[in-house]
Amino acid sequence: MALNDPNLQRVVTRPTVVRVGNSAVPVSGNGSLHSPKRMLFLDLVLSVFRLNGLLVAEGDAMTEGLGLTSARWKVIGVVALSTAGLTVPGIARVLGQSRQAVQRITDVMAKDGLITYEPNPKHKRSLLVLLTEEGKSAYHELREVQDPWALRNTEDIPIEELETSLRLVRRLIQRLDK
Amino acid sequence: MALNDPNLQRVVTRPTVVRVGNSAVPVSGNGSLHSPKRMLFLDLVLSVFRLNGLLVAEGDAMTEGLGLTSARWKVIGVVALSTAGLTVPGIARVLGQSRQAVQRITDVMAKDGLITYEPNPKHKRSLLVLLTEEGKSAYHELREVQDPWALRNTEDIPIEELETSLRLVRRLIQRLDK
DNA sequence: TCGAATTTGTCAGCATGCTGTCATCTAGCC
DNA sequence: GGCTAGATGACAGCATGCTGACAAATTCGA
Repeated sequence: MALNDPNLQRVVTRPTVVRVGNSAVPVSGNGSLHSPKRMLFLDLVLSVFRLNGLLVAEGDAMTEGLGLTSARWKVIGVVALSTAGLTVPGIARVLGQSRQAVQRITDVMAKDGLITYEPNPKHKRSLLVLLTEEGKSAYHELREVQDPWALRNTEDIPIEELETSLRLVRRLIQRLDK
Repeated sequence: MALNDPNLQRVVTRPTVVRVGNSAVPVSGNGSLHSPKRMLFLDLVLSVFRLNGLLVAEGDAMTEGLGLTSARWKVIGVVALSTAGLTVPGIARVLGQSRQAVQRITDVMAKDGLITYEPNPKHKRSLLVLLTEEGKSAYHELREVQDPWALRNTEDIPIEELETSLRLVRRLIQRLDK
């Protein structure tokens, strides 16, 4: 929902894209290029912004009955996949977020009884995050709504397109992350 | 950077995925399915979260010298593409955001002299957002850094992959937006 | 034309994520 | 062993985006 949005098209002057073969040509005198890749990429960027917002909202709504939010099931999912527990900065590294952001989430989740901080034999101050029984229960309930949701949203999408898109997103992450 | 993250793999038990032909089989006794599509989709969701954060950071860094941020060039880009101006709720509809969020951004941008609120012949209270000369200048400077950035980030990516990914993201947006 | 439904501006509160800072702890190197 | 660099916890401030609420303006149908 971006460059071709109907709300915008109504009031927009169509960019005068001049195509010459596969290349592009400067337009509107500002020296910029309306190359297909540029347009595609910027549209993809705006679409990722939009999709991110929708996924957060969807994730919140989907799990509101479980005492979870999008931010929480990101954490609970990572912790559930770990065997020996993870430290808060460890969770942050997996999710690619700041440790402070994760710390704030885990503190609330600990207060809510979903996780506990257990002593870490490897580190005196940096405790291990583990799921409580309530947390494990919440994780299983999460799976019960999240799995059908995932399948529902992909049932008419070829697996090759999912793979291509995931590969592209991963490549962009890798490029921007360094 | 998610389900196959090295930080996580070190401490994770590999899920015992049992494949039968193209279908999947319940594992670990909780009735959940490790179907390929489910894994792909959840990985894509987490990757979109991650990419969103990186794009915001990249967009902020790229335009910090222009008095812009990611949130601002989203707005300035939409306004620049419009001919007769857009109202704040109109911008919000194009971007798929709340009008309140956009209003806060535009208020600051107006105070910074990038945009102005002009009378709207169609509506007494809902003013039109237009770029000032300073705003147009900022938009052109934005293009000068954003266009090479877009081309740089896609130079080794086949255009077909960009199209496939954009189409998938758009399809997900359309599904989640209704 | 009139009244209800919708849209809009405005204010408030909240969640999420970022950066910066500082003290403390850990790990690696001499 | 000791010292320095890096990692961590804790606190603060800030940006972005969401929702709810209310009054005013607009739109649309009876």
